[in-house]
Amino acid sequence: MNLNELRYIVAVAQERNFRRAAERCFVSQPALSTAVQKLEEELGVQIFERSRTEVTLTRVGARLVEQAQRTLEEVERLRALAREGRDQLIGALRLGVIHTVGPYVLPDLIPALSQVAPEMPLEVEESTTAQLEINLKNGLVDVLLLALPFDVPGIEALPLYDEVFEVVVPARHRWARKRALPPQALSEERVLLLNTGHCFSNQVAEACPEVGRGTSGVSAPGNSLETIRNMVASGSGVTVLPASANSERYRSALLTVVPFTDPAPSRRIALVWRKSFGREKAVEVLATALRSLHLPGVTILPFDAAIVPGIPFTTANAPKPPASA
Amino acid sequence: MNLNELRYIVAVAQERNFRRAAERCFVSQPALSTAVQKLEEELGVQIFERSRTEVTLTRVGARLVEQAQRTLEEVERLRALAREGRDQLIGALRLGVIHTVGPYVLPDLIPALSQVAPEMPLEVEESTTAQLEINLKNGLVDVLLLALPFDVPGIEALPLYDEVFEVVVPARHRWARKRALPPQALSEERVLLLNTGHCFSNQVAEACPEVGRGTSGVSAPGNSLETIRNMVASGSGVTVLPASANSERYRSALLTVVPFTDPAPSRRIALVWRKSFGREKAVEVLATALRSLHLPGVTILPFDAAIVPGIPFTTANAPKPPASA
DNA sequence: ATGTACTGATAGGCAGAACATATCACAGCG
DNA sequence: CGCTGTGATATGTTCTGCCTATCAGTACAT
Repeated sequence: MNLNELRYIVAVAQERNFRRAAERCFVSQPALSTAVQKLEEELGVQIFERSRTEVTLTRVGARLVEQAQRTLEEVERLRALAREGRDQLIGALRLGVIHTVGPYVLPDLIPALSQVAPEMPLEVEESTTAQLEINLKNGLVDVLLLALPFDVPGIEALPLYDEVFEVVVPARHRWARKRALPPQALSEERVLLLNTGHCFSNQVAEACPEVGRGTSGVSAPGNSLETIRNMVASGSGVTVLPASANSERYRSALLTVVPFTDPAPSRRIALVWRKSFGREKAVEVLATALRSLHLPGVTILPFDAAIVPGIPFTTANAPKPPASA
Repeated sequence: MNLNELRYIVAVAQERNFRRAAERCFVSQPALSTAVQKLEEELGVQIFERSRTEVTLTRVGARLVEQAQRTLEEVERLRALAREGRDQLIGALRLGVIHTVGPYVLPDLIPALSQVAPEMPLEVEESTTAQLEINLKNGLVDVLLLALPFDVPGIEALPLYDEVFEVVVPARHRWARKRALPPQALSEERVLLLNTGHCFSNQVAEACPEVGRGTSGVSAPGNSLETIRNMVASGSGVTVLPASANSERYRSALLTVVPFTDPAPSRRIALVWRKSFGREKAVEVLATALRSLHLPGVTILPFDAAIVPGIPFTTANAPKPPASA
């Protein structure tokens, strides 16, 4: 049995004539005739009574044709479902994001995205890179927004932007009036950082080896940079934050932001998803929305930027987008 | 799209593994892989996410698989309907029968048939041969029980039995004590017959030309031989009836039945149906039931008896059933 | 590190299904 | 009697569906 055979018997039942039915099915009359015979044979039931003058439905035939119609309707419904699902910008997109990016990106991202893809709500999960990797692999989330490197097989990555690090000190701190600080300076102070489960802490420690090796690095509780910012404001030490964390939204009169001396340490933020994840269009729209957020201290990368951050970003070697878009 | 493809995606969705799904579908893994790809291509939608380690449903995929299952269920329901309809002894059989046969056959036929085919009730229509022919052609009835000849294209006929004619006279009639009468004798009497729309009347007239030509033949009102029997009982004349009309059931003290002299005139009763009518089994059961009714004055015919009555039946030339059944 | 086992995708070849064209057998009608 | 219209049949071609063999990549144990 196949769907064409069902279409054929429905057509014959409606037309009560093999030729016209064949025409309506866009096949030759013999093709239709033999197909109907084959179906009757397979079902072991005569569906039509054929006389030279007219074609009639048998009693069973009438019920079979009715059921065939129902079946074909279900097939049509399936087609309709596929048609609806064809638009990749319909349906929630589950985004995993690291703690040190989420709070500074999502408030602007979500309205921007709902503008360009109103039928694709974001479902956000905030966690550490390690946990996000697990959830991406087992399909609990679709796309990750995190800091490179992220070298995992079966994964596609699209670098979005580089973001410099900045020193944050209490407003009355002796460094508050400095124009810039070299990374080494941090060894002189108590530097509050998230625990080592957070990639950002490790990247700071890497950029400022004194903090990593010496005793100046202090692990703060929780998963939020905002906790640390408040601790700094209350005089518990200094810290290093990614530039996007120092937007107007999060600025405080109690704190002062001091940039690093050139070349400032930075991190490369990227979108990452399973190669097998089919909604490229959704990822593309998400990437475009992220690139156009106008975050402070951030340099948008061209589409072909390297996965590895490479030489820390400076204004001197800022990558240019290719001439041909 | 075809039904196998639907079966395949359901299997993959259940097994979450192409190999196992292929095994369950009794096809090779490549066959299943390409079929699923083909369907995804056709629908323009990704149904599964394939990674090396596992297969996951996309959101659309989940809905499509669900709908595919519904569709396959409808197909299964169609198969079930066919299975039910396969038994040709299920469902009413519409039988057309001539007026001069019905009353003498049906009272015994109906219970006999409901014995061997309880799920095949008879729907009986009693009429003249001409009207029955029309109704058989346009499908209002399925099978006819009538007297031969009945030569119509596209029609199958199965002769069942030969039935002699008998003379019926009032009990005190001068013929009542005769052992037998020659057909010619009828010209001496008023012979009551149905009008010429009834084949039986014509057959009597044919067998006894004197009745047909002369004035002895009298057309009685109505379509029932029983009306005529009563008229004979009340002395309006004599008549000729088929032997089955003179069973115990219809016998009367006011009447006497006198056989014709050998060779007695007779008629050949047959079942007749459209060649395209598919329920041969139903016809066969009906024929068998009719053959085993034990009607008086009736000789059962072998299966290969001629359509034309041929030489009037006598005990001398009685046909024998073939050795091999 | 490296070999083994497992995944799904791909390549090439073959058999059968599905189809088209041409023709037949038959009923109905003028 | 010839003409028209019906569904069935015959024959050849095209294409689909499937097979086996193989590849490419990941996971995992050694």
